[in-house]
Amino acid sequence: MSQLQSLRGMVDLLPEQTRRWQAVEAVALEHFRCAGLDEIRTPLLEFTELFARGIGEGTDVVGKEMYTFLDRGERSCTLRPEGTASVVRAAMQHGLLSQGSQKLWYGGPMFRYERPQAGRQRQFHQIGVEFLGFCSPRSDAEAISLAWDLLSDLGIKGLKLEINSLGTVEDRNRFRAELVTWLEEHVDQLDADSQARLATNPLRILDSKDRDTQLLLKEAPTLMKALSKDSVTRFEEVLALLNTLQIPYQLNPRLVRGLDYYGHTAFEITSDQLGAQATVCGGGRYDGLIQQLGGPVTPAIGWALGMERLLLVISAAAQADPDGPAARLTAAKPLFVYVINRGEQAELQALAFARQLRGAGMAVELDGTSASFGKQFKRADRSGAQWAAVIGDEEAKTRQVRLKPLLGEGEECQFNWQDATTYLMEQR
RNA sequence: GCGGGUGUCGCCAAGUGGUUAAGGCAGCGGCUUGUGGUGCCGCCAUCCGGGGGUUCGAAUCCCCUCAUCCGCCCCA
Repeated sequence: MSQLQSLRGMVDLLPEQTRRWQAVEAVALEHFRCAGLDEIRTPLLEFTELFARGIGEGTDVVGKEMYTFLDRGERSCTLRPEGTASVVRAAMQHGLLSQGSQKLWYGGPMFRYERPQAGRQRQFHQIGVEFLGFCSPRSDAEAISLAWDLLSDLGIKGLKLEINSLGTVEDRNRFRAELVTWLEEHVDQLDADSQARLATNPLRILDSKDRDTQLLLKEAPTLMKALSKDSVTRFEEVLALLNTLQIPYQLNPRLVRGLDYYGHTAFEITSDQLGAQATVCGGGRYDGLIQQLGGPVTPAIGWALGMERLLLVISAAAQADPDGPAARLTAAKPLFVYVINRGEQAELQALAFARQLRGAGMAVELDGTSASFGKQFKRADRSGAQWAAVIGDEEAKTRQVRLKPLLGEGEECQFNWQDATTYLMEQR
């Protein structure tokens, strides 16, 4: 079609969808409020260098997925592909880190230049949290439980929390050397992708989906065995806390995650309702990132949750359980009064009357046509409103209004405006 | 970047070489010129994603292209 349309992977959210989004966002906001988080909003556009240095040059995100361009001043700019780097940059730039530790949340669009598929778009939306300046295993468990409880509260079932420890930088360097040595002895048995990755990002080979490679990797050295004693102890403390909180998890030694800044705890929450892109929420600890970006040594942990995927899961949950909490989030827009009006004076009055009802907090639709009463009633009925308020020439003469319940059998009654407003407020 | 599927009205959808491209939903108008939810009637694609070709003749066959969906890679 030659009609103007949105760019590939850029998706419009129509009213039916935005209602759900608002409901989900409201639940998330409430969880963040109760957990004492503050919101931070950062620009969508940053210097490319921020992501290159923060996320890692060797990652897929930086290597092939960024929306990067030169601005009019020849500076390389990039539409943010994720939130953490920007949040850390903003915290550093404004001295937040020297005001003590920070618990922040953010939300908004992210951009990754990829082929769209189920659960993946080029512009997508995340909400995420970042705990800056927290090092204890307790903060890991707190962050994870925040995500877990939020998802549970939304009525989503069948979620799986997978968790792993990537240890310290030293642990990983030691392990990487060990792994590369071992893999080089078996290069010929690796799939093509993994062979290429041997030079660029060997840890990611552990995550390969190739069946033969996976079989081979069963014999490979494991990260867990390469972890230092302290790292293991720390990880065990996190797991013990999850046990205490009764949050079920599954150890996944292959979970490496694609962003360089993660260390120690790394986790993902997945759903079986999503097809190939099953991760709803992913995160982990990034104790080295802030220093790497030129800030003070600051331990931190965070996660990000994909809104589009979350909404997909919620829709599935709503279908499975039409009376459950997920279904309530998808409810239709609640309209209370539909104002039917016809005639010159009546139409003027109707606008003022609708305004009065709206001022009292009611959701009011005003029929904007001068169609027959029959037509307007038909529309009122379809609007889903509970009440019809009728103002025609007869009512206009005495500044009155007739109220008729649209559901059930109730009688139609005539009131002056003030009594009508009071009456409707009592009916809510 | 690489596989595979799909593209007929706002939405769903029949039609698979032959004069006017079914039907349903939604929308609009009417029966009912001050009262809805049911019913009935009417209107609503000179056109089948776009371009080229084959043919007396194509939405239906071929080629190219675009879009979209699903998958790979990777991630939210």
